[in-house]
Amino acid sequence: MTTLTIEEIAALASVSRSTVSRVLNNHPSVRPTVRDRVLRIIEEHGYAPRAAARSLASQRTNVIGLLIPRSAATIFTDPFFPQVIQGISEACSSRGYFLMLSMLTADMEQSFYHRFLRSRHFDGLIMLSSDIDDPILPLLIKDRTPLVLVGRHPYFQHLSWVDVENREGARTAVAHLIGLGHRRIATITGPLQMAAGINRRDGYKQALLEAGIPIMPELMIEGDFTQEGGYQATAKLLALTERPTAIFVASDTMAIGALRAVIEANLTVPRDIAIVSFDDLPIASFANPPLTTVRQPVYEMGATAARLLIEHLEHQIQEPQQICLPTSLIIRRSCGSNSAPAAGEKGGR
Amino acid sequence: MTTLTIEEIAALASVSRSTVSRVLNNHPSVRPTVRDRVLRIIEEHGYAPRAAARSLASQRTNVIGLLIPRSAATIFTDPFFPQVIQGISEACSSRGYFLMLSMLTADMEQSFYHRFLRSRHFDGLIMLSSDIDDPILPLLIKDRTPLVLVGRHPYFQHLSWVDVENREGARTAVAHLIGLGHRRIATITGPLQMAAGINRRDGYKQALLEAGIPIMPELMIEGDFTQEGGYQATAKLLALTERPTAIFVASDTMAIGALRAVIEANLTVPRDIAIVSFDDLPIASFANPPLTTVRQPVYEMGATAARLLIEHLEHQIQEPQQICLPTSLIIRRSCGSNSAPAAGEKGGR
DNA sequence: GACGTTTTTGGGAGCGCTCCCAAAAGTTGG
DNA sequence: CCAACTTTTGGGAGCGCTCCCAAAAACGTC
Repeated sequence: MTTLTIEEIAALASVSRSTVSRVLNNHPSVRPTVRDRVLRIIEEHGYAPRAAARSLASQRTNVIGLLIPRSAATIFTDPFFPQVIQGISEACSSRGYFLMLSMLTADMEQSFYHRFLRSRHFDGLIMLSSDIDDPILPLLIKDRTPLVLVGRHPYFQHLSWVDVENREGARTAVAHLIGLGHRRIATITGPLQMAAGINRRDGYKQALLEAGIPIMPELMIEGDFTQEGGYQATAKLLALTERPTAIFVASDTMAIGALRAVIEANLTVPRDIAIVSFDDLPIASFANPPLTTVRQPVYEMGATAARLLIEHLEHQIQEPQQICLPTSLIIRRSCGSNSAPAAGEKGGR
Repeated sequence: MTTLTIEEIAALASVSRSTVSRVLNNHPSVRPTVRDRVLRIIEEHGYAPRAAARSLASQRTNVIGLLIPRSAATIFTDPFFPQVIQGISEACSSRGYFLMLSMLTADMEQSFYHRFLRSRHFDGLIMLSSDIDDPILPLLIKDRTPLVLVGRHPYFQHLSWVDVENREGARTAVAHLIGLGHRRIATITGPLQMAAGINRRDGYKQALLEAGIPIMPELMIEGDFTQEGGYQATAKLLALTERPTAIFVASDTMAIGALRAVIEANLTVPRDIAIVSFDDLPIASFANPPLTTVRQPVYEMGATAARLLIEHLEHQIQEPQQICLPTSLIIRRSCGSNSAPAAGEKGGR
């Protein structure tokens, strides 16, 4: 099927190129009868303007770039990512934007930077939370690329980002453990070069401080958001002479690893070790026992980031926005709480 | 930072626009000294040609579209998808192509089809395995969009695809169970409107037939590739008056659900029920007990699909190609095999 | 050193749109 | 019915490249 050009559509509708262009761009000054006629011809012929021609003339692409930093590549199979991407994707589609995906890998970071960013393939960029010191971020800022981060950044103040209440969520989770009588509570943190890792750890510390419980460095182990990491860290905690009675694990995926380590040590969750984690991925309600976990609205984070960026691109907002979405503690059986429902409920989207 | 145009780079290098273009496109007829001078200027100024201008003039975009059909949206959080995407993404990057992601959703299928496909945003399309009867596929074929499927399609013969030996892998897995003495073997299939679902089920049937074991319809339950689905199906199987001694589950994710159902029935894997599944996702080696599973090279499937498509676009190959990657049975503890290693090994990438 | 070849270079045209400005067509009121 | 507006339409210019063709430069040979 040969693709028509705007001129051919114009000829078929007996109007000028400009009028067809106005119809395509919803310009008001076209007579309704003419508009309908043009639309009918467009419809009949399945015409769609060429993206390249449009972009060249209008200096806009209607494409949003999604940058997945190198540090995320190893944990990319975590269901967190598909969920964010789904949120971003649907928010883009519904506003008429396309999504270009770019995963950074170490060996092509340089050339990528030029080819992807300078070639103006997209109007704005969403970057998934990365290492705090990721070198790409200062470059993006220097280039004044319209940018929204998923996950806040501690140093750059004038950026837009969408994040969840990592600290407060973690604090609530740990406070819940304290409320259940636990005093010797460990934590397996996320990578501490990521903001989410730091903030969830800080929430843990805050809950302990508020309860007057001293913070023991040997009870804080840095994990890496993988099952394997959660397994290893838990094994270390269980090997302590005085082992903890509860662990706050900074992600569900690590908590799955933690569960396995506890089982292999012939201990029981929650009787011997209570576990509370973070994310509420689909797997959380399905673990054995089902995980008490801090639900974060992952899909919404993605959708909100896309919305922010598009509003910024379309000048509906000017100033950088910071949006922090709330978390909620989903109580299931892994924490040993009385109020846990008998069966693991199905987690939200 | 103001972006320069090719004319400005040309002026700075004291050559013509055409010469700079030749340098950018690796045309051989440029004197080495001139080429170096131009490259230096390009480097110094961080110049990259505008994608839109280039595409308009050359009729090529250097973009590959990745189409995720509607039927995949619900199982998109399965780690299978990130892994395929990673394979596709890296294969594209390394060949200088960008990746545009499009997830179909029911409510915008129509408008999407026009906007995304006709606007020539990409040179070719990779489509993840979908329902056999997905209505988008005939449209793509009619439009002669360069296309590679991840997962074969039973009806369209002249398509390129990359798939794994689903049938043979399943046959091997079930044959292994038979070799362990099992005779009453059930299967939880994938959705039977997907080729992978059908082929894995056929492999199951073939193994039974080859061993002279009759096929019992009540032992074949259709699942949906989710944990929940695996759980439900397993619960049904366990409720049979004469319950199976082994189950071949068509995906690791469903097998996790199956494990839980078995545990909740106070039975043990593999003593009471042996389980063999398919995928070898990272979680398989981490389940309890670790899953015996058919490893499929997911990352390679993505990478191969991207490679095929690009070779086709660059006319290195003309005819449709069908590539079938091998699977291998990874024996762990869930099947009760003697040859199972004591600890679950870590799965491949 | 002039001539014929081959290699390298420059410039025009054109890709298919948008956007601006001016012209044409409508509309209103005296 | 015409002037004075307002709304609608058409066409030129230009977005920043690629590609083709012809001109210029470089190279060889006698």
